[in-house]
Amino acid sequence: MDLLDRDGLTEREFLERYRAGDYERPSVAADMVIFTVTDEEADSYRKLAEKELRILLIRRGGHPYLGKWALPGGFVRPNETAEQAAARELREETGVDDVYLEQLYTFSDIGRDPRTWVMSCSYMALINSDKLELKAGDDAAEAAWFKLSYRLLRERKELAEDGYVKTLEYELKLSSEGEELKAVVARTMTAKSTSTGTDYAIVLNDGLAFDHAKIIACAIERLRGKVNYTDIALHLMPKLFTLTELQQVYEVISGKELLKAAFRRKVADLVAETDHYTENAGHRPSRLYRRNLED
Amino acid sequence: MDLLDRDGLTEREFLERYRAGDYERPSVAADMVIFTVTDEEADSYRKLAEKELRILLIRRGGHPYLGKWALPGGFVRPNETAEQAAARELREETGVDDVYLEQLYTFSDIGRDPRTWVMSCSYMALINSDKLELKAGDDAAEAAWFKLSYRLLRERKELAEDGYVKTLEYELKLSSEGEELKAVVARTMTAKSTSTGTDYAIVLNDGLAFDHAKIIACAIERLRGKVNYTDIALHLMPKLFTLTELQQVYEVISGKELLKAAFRRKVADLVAETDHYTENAGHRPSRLYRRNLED
DNA sequence: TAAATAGTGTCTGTGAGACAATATGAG
DNA sequence: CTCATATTGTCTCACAGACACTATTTA
Repeated sequence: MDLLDRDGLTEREFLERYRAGDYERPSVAADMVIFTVTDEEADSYRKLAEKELRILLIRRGGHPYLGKWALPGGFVRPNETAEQAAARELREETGVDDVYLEQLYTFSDIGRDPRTWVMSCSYMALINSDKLELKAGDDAAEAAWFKLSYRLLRERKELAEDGYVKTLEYELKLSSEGEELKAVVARTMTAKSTSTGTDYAIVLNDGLAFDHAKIIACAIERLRGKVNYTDIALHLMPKLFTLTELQQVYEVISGKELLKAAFRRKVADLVAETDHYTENAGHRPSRLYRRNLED
Repeated sequence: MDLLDRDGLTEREFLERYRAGDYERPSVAADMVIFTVTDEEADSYRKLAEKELRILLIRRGGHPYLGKWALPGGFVRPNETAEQAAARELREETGVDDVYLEQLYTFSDIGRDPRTWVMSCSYMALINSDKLELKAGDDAAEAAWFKLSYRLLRERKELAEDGYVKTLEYELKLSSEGEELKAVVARTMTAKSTSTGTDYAIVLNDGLAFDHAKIIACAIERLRGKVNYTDIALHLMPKLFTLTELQQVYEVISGKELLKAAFRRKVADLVAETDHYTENAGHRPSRLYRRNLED
C-alpha cells in the first residue's frame, strides 16, 4: 500500500505517528445473563420433579447499588474481545467453560452507570445443571441462583396520527431463599408510516442494580424466541434426559403448556435415542435421549 | 440510601469522590449498513423494472484504508447513546431522519482497527427510495450506493470427535458504476455436545475497509431472516406500491423466487388497499397498497 | 389482437393441534 | 390391580406450494 494521504504519509508512516486522540472514551463492560434449569422437589415420590428457570446474580459489595443484586460481568480489557471477557467472567463466577454463549445487545443509555460513562455489551449463557454442581458457593462475593418469572402484566395501544404506540409491560420476579426481587419493564413499539422502533424502559425496580432488569428482560425474550426455531434449549439439558424433561424445559422457558404428541414430533430431529432408561421412577421408565449432532 | 460501604461512605459521598480509573478504554464507533431498493431500467417499456438492493458506502479520504470503501459511521460521543450516534450519522450522510433503525452486533476483535482499540456497535437502517432522492451527491466525502449480491459459495462440514464444524462461505459483491468490490466471509458453526458457537471470518477482502465485510454480511443475514416473519421489508417501500413491487423486494432480499398467489396470501395482513392504481404501464394497471398500521 | 402483467380459484400435501388409546414399572 | 407416567396412533383443520385460469390495459 503506497498511497499517500493529505499529509504525504504512507499508511505505515501514518500508523507509526498515530496517537490516540483526547476524545473521551466509554468503559465497556461485558455483562451476562447465565441461565440454568433446576429441579424443584416434587410432592410425592411418584410425581415428577418440576423444572425451574434460574439465573445467576451477584450481590454488590460496594457503591453504587451497594447491597443490590447485579448480573455477573466486568470490564473488557485491552487485549481481549467482549466475548472473551464474557467467557472469562463466566469461568470466574461459575467455574464452567465451553458453554453456549451469545451476544444480546449493547446498552449505552447515558447515565446508566452513575460513576462514569459505561456501556454494557450483554451476553446470554446457557449451562446445564450437571456442570452447575461444580461450584455451589465459593468465593468472597455473594452469589445466588434466582428463580425467574417473567409475564405480561399490561398491554396498551394508543393510536396517534400516522401510526400507533404499543406498550407491553412485563413483570420480572426473581426469588432465591427469602430474597425476592421485582421489576417491571416496559417495551414500547412505535409504529409510524415511515419508521418503526422498539424501546425498553424500567418502570419499577426493586432490588436490581443498574439497568440490569432491562438486560434480563432482553435475554428472556431472546431465549423465548429462539426456543421455537432452534435447538437452543438443549444446552440447558444434561448429557442424558427424557423427552418429558425436555418438554418441561420448553414449557418453563416459553411459559406455555405444550401437547405431548406435537412436542415429540417437533423435537424428533433435535435429539437422538439412547438405549438407557430411567429407573425407580414409581411408574413406567422413560427412554433417555441425547442431543443430536447430525444436521 | 444510607448504606455505608467498606470505607464508611454513603453512595452519594462515594460518587462525589469517584474518579474514573486509569484503565484503558476503547473507542466505540457506531457503524451503519443503510439499505435501500432501487429500480433497474427495464429492457422494454412493457416490461417491469427490476429491483436492486443497495447499501451506502463512503470512500475513505485518509489512513488507514485510504481509498477503500467503508460503512458510514463515527464515534459515539459522551452525551449520546450508540443509537443516537447512529441516527446522527444517518442524518449527516443521507439527510433522512425517522427511519427503521436496528442494532445488529458489537464487533470487538482486537486489532480490527490498526490505529487504536475500537469497537464497532453496528446498526442496520432501511430507507425507501422516495426519501433517497433528497440527497443524490452532496458533500466532500465521496459516497455511493452499491448494488449488493450475497450468495453461498461453499459449504463444508467436518466431523470431529464429539461434534462437528460447519463452515459456510459467502461471496459478497458490491458494485457501483465501474467500482466492483468483492469479499468472501466464512461463517463457522462449531457444535459440540456441550457448547455451540458461531464465528465470522473474512477469507478474502478486495476494496472494503476494516472488518466491514463482516458487518455487511451480518446485516444481510439479519435482513433475510426478518423478512420472513416481520413486516420489515415494508420500510423499503415508498408510501404507495404495488404487490408485485413488494414481492420483488422480498425476492431481491431473500434471493429466491416466490409464487405470486402464496406471496399475496402471506402479506395480506401487512398491507392495506388504496383506491389508486398504476397508470400507463403498457399492460393491466395494478392496485396500489400502503403499509397496514393496524396490528 | 397481442403482449404483458394483475388478480383469483383450487387441488394437494404437510404439519400442528387435539384427543384417544395402549404400554409399563413400582408397590 | 392401581397409579402415574411413557409412547404411539389418528382425525381434523389451517396453510403453503403448485399450477391454472380469468381480467385488463396499452400499443
